[in-house]
Amino acid sequence: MHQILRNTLSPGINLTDEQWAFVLSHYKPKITKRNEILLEKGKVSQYLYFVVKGCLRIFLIDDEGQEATRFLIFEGKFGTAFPSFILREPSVASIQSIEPSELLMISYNDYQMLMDTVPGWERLNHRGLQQDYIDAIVRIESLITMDAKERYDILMKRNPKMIQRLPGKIVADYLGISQETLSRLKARKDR
Amino acid sequence: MHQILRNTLSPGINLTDEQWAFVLSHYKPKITKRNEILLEKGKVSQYLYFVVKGCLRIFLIDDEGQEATRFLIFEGKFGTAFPSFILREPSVASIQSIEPSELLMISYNDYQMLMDTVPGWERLNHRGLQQDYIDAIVRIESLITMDAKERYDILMKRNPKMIQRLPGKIVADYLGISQETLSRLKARKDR
DNA sequence: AACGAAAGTTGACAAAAGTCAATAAAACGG
DNA sequence: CCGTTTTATTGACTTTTGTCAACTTTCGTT
Repeated sequence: MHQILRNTLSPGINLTDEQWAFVLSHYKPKITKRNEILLEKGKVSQYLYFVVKGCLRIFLIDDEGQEATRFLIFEGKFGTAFPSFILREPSVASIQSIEPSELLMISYNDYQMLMDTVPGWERLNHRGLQQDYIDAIVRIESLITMDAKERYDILMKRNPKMIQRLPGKIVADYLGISQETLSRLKARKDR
Repeated sequence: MHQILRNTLSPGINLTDEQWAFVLSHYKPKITKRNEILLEKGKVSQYLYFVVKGCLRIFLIDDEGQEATRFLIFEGKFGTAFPSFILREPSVASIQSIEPSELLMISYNDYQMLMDTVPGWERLNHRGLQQDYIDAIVRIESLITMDAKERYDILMKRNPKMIQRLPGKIVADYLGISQETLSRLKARKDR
């Protein structure tokens, strides 16, 4: 498992085998079951997760039980309830592993420690964050400029595996639409 | 002008006067007129701007002339067409100074150079980016979970100056709604 | 393999928001 | 300060999307 993480990160940083061993030793393996909750809302997010296999979902749930998916994290990506993890505040979002998954998790303290200790580690994380921020900007743009059908078409084009692999209700609340609307979008082939 | 930038950054970094002089020397002042375009879409964003006075708008414009505001940047904040600035690709967004403004601008090369040169500079920028990303996440959440009225109410509560200060059409396309809808939201005082 | 639960589909209707158009108000620039 | 241009408001109507409910299908679990 750690080898996959190393392969994912190594293009962005040059470390000795000793440094790699040190870094990787702080990522603890975790196996999850389908729909297992990793973080309940209201608690402070203590871990950043790397998905080796499976899929995580960062989601919101309101008083009426309505859910909305903030992010979906697939193989080879990192994720957590970011505002909570960084600001050390109770999370408004929960984290769930949608599928049985293999994860590597690092604690907040270790994460920060590596930044201060490992040369290039902060740069690597900074770069990753830049990409995450860019992805968020693109998502904001799709939400303010497109209707449901356009957003669905673009998701289908850019990330078809997400649609194939996940329950429609999750795709729907990731797109910010109802499950019924998504079902109708899929039905109509026209325009 | 540079003093304001120094005061804004100094809580996050400890530099000698010489280091400050070095950093600040790379921020060039720029005075803009109302509605002046700082970046046209299709060009690569070369500068990161710090707003000393006034307001910048990062916006999208489609083939039919429909505009959508990606971000608004007020006094004391940084902004640019971020994906273009970082990825060195043509920007899909344009940048405009909505009001006559006083800016400090730093080039991409100088920005990167400071990261490699000034101790603590990367950490400072990393922190700033974390907050920007968190703001983006909050905005995504408001877009996928709330209707127009709720988004308006929250903006009114958290950032009333934005509504007071800016033309309604810009507030509207920042919220992802039409100008007419915004006008009607303002009218109805109920629920 | 079969049962039960969860997810998906569809229809009917309601609510939200967009569009077009006319008018009123406000703001900019000389 | 005045005229021109932009912006805001309002009405009528359309389109999109949501909600509720019934029914079907799929999928997990034993």
